[in-house]
Parts: sequence; C-alpha cells; structure tokens
Amino acid sequence: MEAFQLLSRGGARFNKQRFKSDVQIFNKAAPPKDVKGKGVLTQLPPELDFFKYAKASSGKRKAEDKEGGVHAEGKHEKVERKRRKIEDESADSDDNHIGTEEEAPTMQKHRVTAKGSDVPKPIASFEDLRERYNVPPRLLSNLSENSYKHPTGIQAHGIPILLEHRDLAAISPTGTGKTLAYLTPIISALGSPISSMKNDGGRGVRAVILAPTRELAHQIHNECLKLAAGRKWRTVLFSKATASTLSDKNVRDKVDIIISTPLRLVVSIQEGNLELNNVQHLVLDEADRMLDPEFLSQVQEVIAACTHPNIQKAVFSATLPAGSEKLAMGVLRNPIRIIVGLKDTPLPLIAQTLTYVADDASKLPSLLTYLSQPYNPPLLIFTSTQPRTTSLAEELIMNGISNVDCLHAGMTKKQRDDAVSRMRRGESWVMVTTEVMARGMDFKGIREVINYDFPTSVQSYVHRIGRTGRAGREGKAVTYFTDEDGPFLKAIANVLLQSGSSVPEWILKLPKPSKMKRRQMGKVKRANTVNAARKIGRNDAIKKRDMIAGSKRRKEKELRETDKNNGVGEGDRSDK
DNA sequence: AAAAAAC
Repeated sequence: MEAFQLLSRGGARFNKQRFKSDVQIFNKAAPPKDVKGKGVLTQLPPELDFFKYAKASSGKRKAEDKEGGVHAEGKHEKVERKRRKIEDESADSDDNHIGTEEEAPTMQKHRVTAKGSDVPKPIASFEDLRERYNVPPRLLSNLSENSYKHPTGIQAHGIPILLEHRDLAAISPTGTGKTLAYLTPIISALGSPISSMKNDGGRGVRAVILAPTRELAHQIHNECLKLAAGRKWRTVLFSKATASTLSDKNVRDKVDIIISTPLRLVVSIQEGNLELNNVQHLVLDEADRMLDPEFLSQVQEVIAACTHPNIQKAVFSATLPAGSEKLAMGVLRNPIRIIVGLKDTPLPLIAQTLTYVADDASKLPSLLTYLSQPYNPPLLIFTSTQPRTTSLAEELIMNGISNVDCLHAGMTKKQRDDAVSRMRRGESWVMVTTEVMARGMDFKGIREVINYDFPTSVQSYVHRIGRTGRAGREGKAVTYFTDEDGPFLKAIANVLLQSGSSVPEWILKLPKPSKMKRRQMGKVKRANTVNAARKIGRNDAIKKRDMIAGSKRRKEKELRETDKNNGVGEGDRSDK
C-alpha cells in the first residue's frame, strides 16, 4: 500500500542516496550493446530493476497526470484502487510480513499482488531456495552459471508457490523471466532424471509445457537444457521427428519433460503413441493464447489426458483477459494468482509512439523514410497477414534495405528455423513477421518494434512491443495507424498512457468504439480523418500526399513483379 | 473485429 503511494508519485520520493550503489551497478551492468549473446540477458538485481521503474515513470507520469485527460486518469485511478484492495487482502492472509528495511524496496519494485490462500513468502535470492526447499545445488549453480543472479518479481514469488506444489496463475510483463519461473521449480521437483531411478512405479513423462508456436517451444527447450545441464535429464522438444522416436514406449518412458505445441501432442495421444498419465506438472505458457477458441479444445484434450491425481497446473502470461482468467481458474485447483505490475500493461521502459499514416498506401513510404535515417538494428516489423509480410520484405529489399528477413508460419520449418538463427546471430537487421513472433520470443538485441499493421487486440499490442525492452533494457515501439484503425485506436492509446508513454490529445478525445460503431462507419470516421489531417499540420499533409503518390507508383511496380513471379506472397493486396 | 497458429 505504501509502495503504491510512492510509486504513484513516480518514485520521486525515494531516497536516491539509498539506491546510489545500485545506480552505479546499473551504469556498469547495462551493456552498450550485446556483449556476448549469453551475458546480455543477465537478470538485474531487484533493487536496480526497481530503480528503472521509478526512473521511467517519474517525469512522464507527472505530466500525464496534469494534462492526461479526464477519461484516462479516471480509469487509471480505478485500476490502482483495485490493486490496492488486492494488496490489502493478501497482506492479511500472509503472515510473512515484510519486516526489514532491506526487503521493502524489493517488494515495492515488484509491485506484486497475490490472491489466494496461504501464499508462500517470496524468496530474496536464489540461494534461499537451497535452505527453504532443498533445491539441488546443481540446479542453483546452473542458474548462476547462466548469469541468473537475482530473481525477478515473478521468479521471487512464483517459484516458492510452485515448489509448494500449488496451482498458479501468473501474470507478469513481457521480458521478466516467466520461463525460468516455471522451469526452475519443475526441475527441482522432479528431483532426479527418470532414467536414473530404481523403482518401476510411476514411469513416463512427468512434466509437460505447452506453448502456442514452434519457435517459442524451441526457445523454452533451450532454456530447459541450460537448467538441466550436468545431469541425465531427458527433455524433449516435441516435433514430428521426436514424436516418432517416442512412439517406442521404452524410449518415451525415460523422458522427463516434454515441451510442445498443443496439436502435435494431441495427435500423438490420439495415435496411442503417448500417455500423459504420469504428468505431475503441466504449464500453459502464453495462457490466454492457449485458451483461445482455436486452441482450447486441443488444450483441454491434453489436460484430460493428464490423469495423475496430484498434477500441478500453472498458467503464465503477460496478459490474461477476464474471459481467459475465468477459463484458467476453472482448470486450476485452489490456485494462487500473482500479478506483477499492472495487467495488460507494457513496461515503462518501452518508449511507445503512435504514428498517423493516412492509409495503407502511405505506410511503405513512411517506413522507407524511417529506415533511411539511422535506426537501431535489429528491428522487428509486424504485419497482419503472411502475404503482407512477404511482400513488405520484398519491397524493402527492392528499395535497398540491407539484411531484411521474413518469418511467418506459411514458410517451411527449415526456413523458419533459419530465420530465427539469423536473428539470434544478429545477421538480420530488419525482420518482417506476423503474430507468430508476437509472443514469448526473446531476441536479446531488439531495441525497436514497428507495428506496420495495427494490432488486432490490446493483448497483441502488448506482446508485440514486448519483444523489446526485455530484462531491464530499454526499447522503442512505433505503431502505424490509418483512418481504418480509428475504432481501435483509443484502446491502444490507453495502454500507452498506462505505461507512461504520451499520446496526442486528440486521440484521447476520440469517441469510444461502441459509439463509433453505433453511428455506423462513414460519418464519424470521416470526421476523425479531417481532424487527424488538421492535427498533423499542413506541411505534413502535403508530405503525406507526396508519399501516397510515390507509394502508388511502387505498388504498380510491385504488382508487375508478382505477376512475373506469380508465386509466393501474393494474394492480399487490396487496399480496402 | 479479425488474422494467425497448431498438424
């Protein structure tokens, strides 16, 4: 509660002297650029992380409070009030009060709210895990060897909960170490690799982690391998190939952990090539995505196959809309819910801007202008469809942009893997992609994200821009919007406000989407267009007009090109 | 509101 009050003043009240040493660490720790791939994702000390929070929100928030429009501020306060209430509740139910002065900043920094019965006390360091939960030394040394020195908020709170075998719904912003928060307790709880166990009872895979994309599953597996190093853990990234290897029961009974996308697992279950009756830990990563209608039945099938009576289930995401939360809570038993920061809100260290481009045709010229100036590679660009991804990448190459790459799920597995590798090696400077890259992917160097096409939901927005600003580093996110995006603009604008970025006043004055819809398309929308044109000023308007003309020429060229090739990446060129 | 992703 005090934490809230201090933070709401932008941290200005904090005794800077007290954080001085941390600031120095920060200056040293923040690498100018990737030092050596691995060392980059160093988890910052909690206090230090906190300082960033305070710093990022100080000036901006104050300004916003002054001139930030009645609607936004009102909403903001409502959310904060709700938070405070939850905090009070959890303080009552938790007898482990934060007593000492040293611990207080940690708590404040994390801004954690917990809901549920008997919430375990958070850890202050990974070393605490040894005393409190007998976490194997090997696991702890794997953590520190991979530069995970201090637990993040979600790790400090989530790991004890999972180690006490409680079900958990964890909401924590992008890039705050959720993967480690569930992998560490799973590996600890499994104790020993099944291959080294003497008793015959309880054979078969004991932990399953589900993720929405292959790339994310792959990345989780890599993390898992790091933590599993030094012992004979069998962790399997489930794919067509591994699935067929595991169709041999003797092989699959020696597997400890499976990481997979849902459908792949369902297929194997249905073929009778996989039993999950010994699964004692089930994690849904990107839970809200996994509970989307298209995934839900598959996920339910996996859950149904996990028949072990003592199964522990956990869901993780940076976003969890009410509907998904309800679904998730229905799946969990006596769960604890942890929220780090504010739900559906990006980190303040991502500087976000909304950029008006009149229509689709104006986007490419704007982007080319942007890329003609110095920018921070690698850059991640999101579009709305696979064909648009392909054609934008082609367009950029034709316009002389170097090291452009493209990744969407319509490509072959190999093409996708190669694109990710190039990205990881720093060979891609500009990657054009679809929603497939929006969630969970951790490319350490990404400083900038561009939403070339407007995201189709607040959740999508939060996850897309969360590809930058990871593990305490700063990031930048630019979102293009056209007249057609008008109805959804305000929702995104509110997200910007919540996370300390500023928004042009006229956007905040837009009517609510429902109102716009009620008035039926045309009139309101046109009025906004005029408004927008006025706001960007006459010179800008002229510039835009020229850009449109230029883009039309290019578009014709593009059409000629695709006619020639008549192959990939064609199909969606409509301007409507 | 709507595309993407999963095999």
